[in-house]
Amino acid sequence: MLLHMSAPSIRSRLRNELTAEIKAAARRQLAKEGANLSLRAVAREMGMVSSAVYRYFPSRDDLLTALIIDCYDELGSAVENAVEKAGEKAGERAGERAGERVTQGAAGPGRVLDRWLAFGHAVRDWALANPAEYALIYGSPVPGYKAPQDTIGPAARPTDLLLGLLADGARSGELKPKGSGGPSLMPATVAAELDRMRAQMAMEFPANLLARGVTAWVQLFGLINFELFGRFNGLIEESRRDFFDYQLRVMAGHIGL
Amino acid sequence: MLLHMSAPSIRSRLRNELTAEIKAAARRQLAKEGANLSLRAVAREMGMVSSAVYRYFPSRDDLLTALIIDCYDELGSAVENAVEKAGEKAGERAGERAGERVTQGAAGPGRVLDRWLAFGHAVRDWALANPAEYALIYGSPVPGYKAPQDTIGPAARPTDLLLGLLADGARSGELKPKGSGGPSLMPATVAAELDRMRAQMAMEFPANLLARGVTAWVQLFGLINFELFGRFNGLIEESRRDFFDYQLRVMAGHIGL
DNA sequence: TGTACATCAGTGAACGCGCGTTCACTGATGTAC
DNA sequence: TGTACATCAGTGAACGCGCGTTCACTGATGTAC
Repeated sequence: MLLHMSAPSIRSRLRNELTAEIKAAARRQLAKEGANLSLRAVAREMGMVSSAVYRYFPSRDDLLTALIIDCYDELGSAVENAVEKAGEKAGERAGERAGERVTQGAAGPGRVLDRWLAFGHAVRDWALANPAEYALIYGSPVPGYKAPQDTIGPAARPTDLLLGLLADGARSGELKPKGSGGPSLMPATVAAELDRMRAQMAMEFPANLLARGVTAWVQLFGLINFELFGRFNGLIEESRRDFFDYQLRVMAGHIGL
Repeated sequence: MLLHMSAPSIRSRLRNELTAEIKAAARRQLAKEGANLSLRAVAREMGMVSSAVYRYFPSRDDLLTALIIDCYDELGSAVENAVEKAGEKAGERAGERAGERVTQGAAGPGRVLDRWLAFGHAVRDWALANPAEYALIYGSPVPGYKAPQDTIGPAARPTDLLLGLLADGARSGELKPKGSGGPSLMPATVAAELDRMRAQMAMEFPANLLARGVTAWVQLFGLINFELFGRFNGLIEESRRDFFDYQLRVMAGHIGL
């Protein structure tokens, strides 16, 4: 038994560790030089000869792809954890009030507003802690590089989570449709496309609300882009976190949360 | 007389033309290779030897700076023209109705909503026509490059125009403060910073409204970023222009326009 | 108007550098008997 | 348990390339008298 499951060979353990170390060195390079990742610079930082890196990644682009996937996954996990925690806290509060405990995990009944705020701050916190990585995945596309299929799953994690969050809100009634008094502004073409997308995802709320979800999504990443890429320099300096939080709340109100 | 003002020498005329041609070639390179502009590639495309470019630009970074300034100015002009035209049209309509003509140019009395829409579409149209250039000025910062002072003036043109537009709206009453029934969400820190900024610009509307201006500004560029950098792929495909227009109108409603 | 000199644009070679990738090699780790 | 062979990680040299920038040069354009 123990023999079969026994410790992985020293070689394969080292391999995993070194693979991780190379990626870490590459990310440090990323911070210094932007997306123009240089294999040789990575090798240099590791104290290796450049050809040695080829034992771990078949080419520079594969290393870049691995980094991108890692970053998407890291951001995805950070956001999912933050949202889940916010949901639990809100769940506990609700439970205490009702005299019983409710635990339902990520899709649970926490106040949707709290989870939206947690979502936003988690993205921002990760981006501020990893600006080069954020630029890599949300900045301008890397010139010669074409993202392979493997990246699209991890890339979708935050978006999926956000959509799930809105669906929860719509189901629980926390997210109000905000009856548009006048005639809807939405052109038929847009409604058709959003409906198609909604059907594809088996979503439960109307196109109108989905569009507002997109608004919030765009706003969130737009805010982080502007903050990170220097558009707020000289405008908002000291109260950036407060400003971001404020904008998140305004957006929440805007989408009917 | 004519002698003093006479045609510029053939040499200086050629110099101007070639300077423009080099910049044009550089922008074509930009489209192919992203922000990693190569002087040698530019020279090659011009059929020149690489050292010849140094007669026109003292270094690669100076060429890049010239491009950035050109792009900001191009976008600025495009947006200003579009907004002015929208203002005139709206002014004419108003004039016809009132039986008289009103002409006041860019700061004129055109419906602010029309000018906001013109503003947004002008930015988007330019970005779609010049994606590499848009990425250069609004994408992730170029690794080694530090933008010099000369770029900040041109960079501010769209923002200034937008603020002017909002100020017009506030003055004319088209832009309603949207009385926030409950207590304001804005933290004191944010209000303080926005007030400081507003005072600096001699703006005439309250921090509350200025914050919404920022929201609209972020949303507009966030939408274009997402569209250009591929975030809408598979979500909104055929109705992108309509979607953008719809989002502009929703934003207008949101900020009280 | 014509000549002498100064200015300038473009050439071609060179410097020194970094890059991604290949390849034959050495020596250590793992595996089968 | 010990030996023979296979696998693998890392080395060092090399290939061929592109880069930004400098420099002495040639020949054309502009200017002063």
